[in-house]
Amino acid sequence: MVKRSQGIGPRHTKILVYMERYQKKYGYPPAIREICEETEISSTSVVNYYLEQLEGWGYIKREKNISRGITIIKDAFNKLMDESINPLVEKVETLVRIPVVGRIVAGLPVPVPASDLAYFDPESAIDIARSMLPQREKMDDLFALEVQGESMIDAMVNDGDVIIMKKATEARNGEMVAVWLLDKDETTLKYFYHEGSKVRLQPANKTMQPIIIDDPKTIQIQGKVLMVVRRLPVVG
Amino acid sequence: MVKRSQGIGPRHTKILVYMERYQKKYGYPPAIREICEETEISSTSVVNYYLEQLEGWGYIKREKNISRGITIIKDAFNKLMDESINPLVEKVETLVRIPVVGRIVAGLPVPVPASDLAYFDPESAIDIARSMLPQREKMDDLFALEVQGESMIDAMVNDGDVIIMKKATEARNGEMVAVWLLDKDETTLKYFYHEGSKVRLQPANKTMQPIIIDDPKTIQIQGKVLMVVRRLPVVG
DNA sequence: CTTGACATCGAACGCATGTTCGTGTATAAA
DNA sequence: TTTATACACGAACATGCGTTCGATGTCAAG
Repeated sequence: MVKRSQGIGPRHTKILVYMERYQKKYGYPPAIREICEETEISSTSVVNYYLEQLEGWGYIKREKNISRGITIIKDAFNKLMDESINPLVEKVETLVRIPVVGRIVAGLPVPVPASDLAYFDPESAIDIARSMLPQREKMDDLFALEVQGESMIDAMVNDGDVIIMKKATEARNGEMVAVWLLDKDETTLKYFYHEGSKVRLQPANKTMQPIIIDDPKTIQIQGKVLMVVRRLPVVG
Repeated sequence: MVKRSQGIGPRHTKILVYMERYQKKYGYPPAIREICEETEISSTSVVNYYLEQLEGWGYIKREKNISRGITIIKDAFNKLMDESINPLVEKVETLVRIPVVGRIVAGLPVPVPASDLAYFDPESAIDIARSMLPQREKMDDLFALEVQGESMIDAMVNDGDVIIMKKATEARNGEMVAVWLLDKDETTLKYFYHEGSKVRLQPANKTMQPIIIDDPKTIQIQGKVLMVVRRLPVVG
């Protein structure tokens, strides 16, 4: 039911290269409208759209509401350029390395990582193809958790599975979230639905009964679940 | 009758250093109001004032009407910093090197250099102490001419003198300008005065009669004279 | 065919930011 | 003392420029 994104396209690189050149020439970054002209895109919102993606991919950093507030992340930029001249190396940048920051247990709150920080412990990280993730996600907001115990079976999640999450404190209808139930002292994975002033938490397993929350204040959304990865042992 | 400028002061360097740090940190230059905060100047116009001077001195380059359109000229910046840590070297940057672009002759128009271009021919240039020049002059607009012939004696200018000029096509009362008299095919140096719809060109030598121009269209102002330098031979 | 996410557009909105101006003070030269 | 200029302030003003939103087109999965 979804159309998956193309990944980085010619317009992305064109914009990136232009910004790089501009920066080098003038000492400050171009304005969105200047990028428009150069890249022959007629609408500022489209350029903005691409910039958001580029920021999501980690190629640039932007400061909100600041004129020309663009910083080019050299590492990522260089890597991309390398790839473009050497297609053999290909697909390095199409992977996202997501840190596994802990375990998720029914009886404990979700260990959400601090807002920024470079928690880079290459040991505990998993690589996900960019194309597998929704677009425009800033990879800074992503983290992974290993599931401990059988308590999430009603979410179709097994012991040992890894779930990819995005930091969030609220959700929209139909999204799967990790919630902390204050009155039960329990973490659970459920589909989230607003139901008037109440909230319905629906198990993935449709044969099971939903939980109706009368007072939304008694739950805390810890994050949205973007993906669940289960690696099965192979013999041979 | 004038108060001479202090030259580069603590505020100039403070602003310069801040811009340098900011640029390095964020990848783009600060806005005027950010400089205000940092340097504890309460008015944007004051910062603008200093920036204009810094541009005049050649420390930075600015693009009109462009947010954060400041480029730091590294050479000048480094030189300044060197001086500040090594006062012995001192007074290097207090000099302006002005190109001598040609000769001024009564019978020919003034050879005004093209607007920008790096006409750097170190052979024919003269150094002038910054403090000798009016402030806020962009040194790009300055050039020098060597006087040829005795035809400017009524301007108290001798053969061999060098005059420092600023590019201009109009003037204000009391300024000395180099004008081209269309109907006489002649260049001359005179003090300039508006006289209603006419123009009065007054020789520096007050015993001489002024020239009254009925139709201002018959003259072309080639530049303002900022200084006249006469180097006399020394024996010994 | 319908659905929903991607991709694009154009126009409007509003804050960010450079520019201008009137005014005032201090200082050095005349 | 007077004068011309550097230096300084703050308030408007004008525009640069990022952001938002509704509309439309396209394409792949159901």
